[in-house]
Amino acid sequence: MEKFEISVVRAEIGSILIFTRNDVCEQIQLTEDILPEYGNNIFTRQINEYLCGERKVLDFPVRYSTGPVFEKIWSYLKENVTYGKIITYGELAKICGTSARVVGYAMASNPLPLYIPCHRVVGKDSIGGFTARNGKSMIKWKEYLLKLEGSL
DNA sequence: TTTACTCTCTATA
DNA sequence: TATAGAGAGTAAA
Repeated sequence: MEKFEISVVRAEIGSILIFTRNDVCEQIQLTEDILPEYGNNIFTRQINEYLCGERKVLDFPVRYSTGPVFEKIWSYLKENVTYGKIITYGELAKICGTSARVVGYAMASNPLPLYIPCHRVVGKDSIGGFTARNGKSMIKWKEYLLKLEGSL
């Protein structure tokens, strides 16, 4: 039996939507809309703690499917680019044996922002981009998150 | 400031 | 299955 839920966490500059199925997170979405909080589970709790600066690692069950290169990029981010750290597209590309373009693309198609810290990937001379899957630019979120972690 | 380059994913036929 | 196009960057001219 499938159990599908959407939880909402409110932040200063918008809301975070968490899409879960059978208590496994399948997608996270950032929005600029202020929505009422909804749900009290491992996902909302961890993200709340994270936004308060009390938690530095998000660790809950997730599921995503992708190619081998993206997988490599994402797992490297999750394991090595932890709270307060940042990395450039170029560096990450070198580590994963690919090109910066691909890293950017991997970030753009990242289904789990926050869990996969794509906001910690910046350009060499600029903050880089940050676009949600619905095509909206989420630069504000990127700045907010980096500031939260003290990287900015 | 502009151009070329790199490489994977996605869409289309 | 094969081909074309696009993508949150970078380095060189």
